[in-house]
Amino acid sequence: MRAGNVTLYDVAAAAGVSPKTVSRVINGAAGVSAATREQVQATIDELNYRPNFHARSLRVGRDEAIGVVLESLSDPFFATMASVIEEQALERGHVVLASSVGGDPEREHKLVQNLLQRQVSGLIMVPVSRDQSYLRAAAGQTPVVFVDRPARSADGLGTTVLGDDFGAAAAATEHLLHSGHTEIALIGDRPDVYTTAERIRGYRSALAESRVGVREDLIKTGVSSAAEARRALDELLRSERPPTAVFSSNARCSLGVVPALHARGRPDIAFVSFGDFPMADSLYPAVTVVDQDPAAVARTATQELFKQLDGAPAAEAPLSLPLRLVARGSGEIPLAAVTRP
Amino acid sequence: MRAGNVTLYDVAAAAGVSPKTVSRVINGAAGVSAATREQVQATIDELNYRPNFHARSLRVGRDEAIGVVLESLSDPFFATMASVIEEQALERGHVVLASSVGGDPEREHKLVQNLLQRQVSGLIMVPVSRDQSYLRAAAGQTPVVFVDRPARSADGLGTTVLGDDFGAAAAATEHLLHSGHTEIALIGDRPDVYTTAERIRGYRSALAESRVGVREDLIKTGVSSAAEARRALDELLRSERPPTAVFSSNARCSLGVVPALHARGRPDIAFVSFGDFPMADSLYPAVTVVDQDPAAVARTATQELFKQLDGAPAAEAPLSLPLRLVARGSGEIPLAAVTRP
DNA sequence: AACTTCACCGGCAACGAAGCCGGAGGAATG
DNA sequence: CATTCCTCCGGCTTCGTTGCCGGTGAAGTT
Repeated sequence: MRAGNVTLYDVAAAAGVSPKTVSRVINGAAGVSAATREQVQATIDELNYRPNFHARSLRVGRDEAIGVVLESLSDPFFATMASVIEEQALERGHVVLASSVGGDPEREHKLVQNLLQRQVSGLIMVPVSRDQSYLRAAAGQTPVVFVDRPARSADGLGTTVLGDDFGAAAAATEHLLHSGHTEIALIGDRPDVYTTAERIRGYRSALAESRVGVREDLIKTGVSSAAEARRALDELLRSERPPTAVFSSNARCSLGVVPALHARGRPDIAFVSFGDFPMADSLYPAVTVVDQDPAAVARTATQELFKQLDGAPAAEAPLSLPLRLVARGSGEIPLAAVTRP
Repeated sequence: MRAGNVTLYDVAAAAGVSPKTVSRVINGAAGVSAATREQVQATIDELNYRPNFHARSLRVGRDEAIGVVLESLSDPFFATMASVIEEQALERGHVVLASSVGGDPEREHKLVQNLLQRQVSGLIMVPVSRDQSYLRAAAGQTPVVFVDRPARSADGLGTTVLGDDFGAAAAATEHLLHSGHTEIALIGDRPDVYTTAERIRGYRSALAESRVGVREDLIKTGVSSAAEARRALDELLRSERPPTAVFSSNARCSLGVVPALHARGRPDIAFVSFGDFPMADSLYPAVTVVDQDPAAVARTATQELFKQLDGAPAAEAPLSLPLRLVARGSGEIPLAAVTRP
């Protein structure tokens, strides 16, 4: 009854069979008669034997778990992605070992390296650091799926699943332009983040298309938390030529912009958020968003990983999922409704 | 340059030393001259050697990672807990392997068992199933900290860190009573969940204290998603004697109740949410909540775990953290303001 | 009767790393 | 000069499991 250091060998001794037979039983392998299988199973239960995963993985050369490394769990986008991946993986019998990098690029390397050293069966990750070439060492060993953004310096190392950031950002900006706005501010993350860069590109492209100049002073980047977003918005509103519409390039920023708009008593300013978030449809006005559909991204990512686990090669071109604009009110406020202070 | 199957033995051969010396170098152990250490390190870098964690853990009998099993990442309470735990653990050099049970009690056993079989250094978990006695097998081997609710049939198996659910629920209910409400509905999870039970108990206690009878038809339990919460609220509003105030026993439910109140055009109904959520202060009316302070819970939990890792015994009594009520508006709507249909 | 076939089972070695001990060599000590 | 001591290092063994092979006995085949 002492601790869990019961080994396969102990079970074998107690059951009067060889360790190999016990191994066969716990792995459901053939070559064991029903009688002995039952008998061995009984002593396993009796001794409360649990196989040592490290020993197994060492021998087999694979950990059956799959690794997941996301950016941040405080972003609803990644949080639901994590849930969906876990759900899907478990259905197939894989346990998920997840971690998040929390905005620290060094942590990505560390965490991924750690999972790789555990020889996980597969890896789903959001590439946040500026270089994933370190994955080259694991090439061919471990299937990898990149989500949300492509990896850098890691061609052919895995499949990529992402949303159409450029297109959707352009559509969102056009949406605001259609309501008459021309002074459209953008609040977003660091521009060296792929998704942010693409969304800014879409924003600029839409403005250029409709012959509205880009006002650089209306672009606030490097905003990585709700608190900073709040400050950025305050700054914009206090400027000489404040914007009449705001485009937030991610949900985390929106979580700061919306409260700030409310606190400032400016529900009249048009607003579109890239990325949905809880309560967005219960606010006043309800928030118009680009729905990134994290569940869909997660589903295709896991399915893509499973394909690779089943021997299929990694898709060479990134899988780009279409995003749709969900008009709820805040993005449809006409220019005329904006009260100039 | 072929894959990552470079072993310690390969490094030893290339560096012209024994495997043992290489082992000493990668573990920073004493007994190696600066010269050879440097030389070994050089060939490690050259061969791009990475130790095999399974082999190491098998030999050492411990995985330096710490395991975390939470209920659901879609609940902001658990999501921020996960973030904080990870942050803290990494500071101390531990990688976190996280999973969530997603409301399935069987998954808890499976996931925890899995982490235990990996011989993680420590475990932080939300006990969701009705029995954690299976942890007895790991007793003394792996320090465990239970968060959010106590374990069952697992006395002395670990420390428990939780919030004062009973007291805070009673306070929230009293808060509504003070505004004149007597028909206060409760929407919550399954009552066999400890926290839910405690909160219902607090609710009942407050009603009894102030001599307001408990109307059983106003208590909707077994509500485990936002969608179900929405339905539950609809049902309440359609009843003959609808409530004038609603108390949601967790954030997940609130995420359904609030949109439903808005959709029904009933911002006049008083509302208090157990558990804060993003945007709660930007809604109209802003939502009065019981702040569970997940970050504080997570911090004390990890610190408690670290204490145990450093040899301290598990605290016998649960650590109960005080919770505070954050009045924002929705909970202070007076009875008089409610428009009877 | 001699042979193949098959289901069932056991022995041995190996996965990759660390623990334990022992040994060589130089410096310090008597 | 002999002895002790300490530093640096290597060999053998072990962790718990599975892969590879080989063996045994009963049943079926010619």
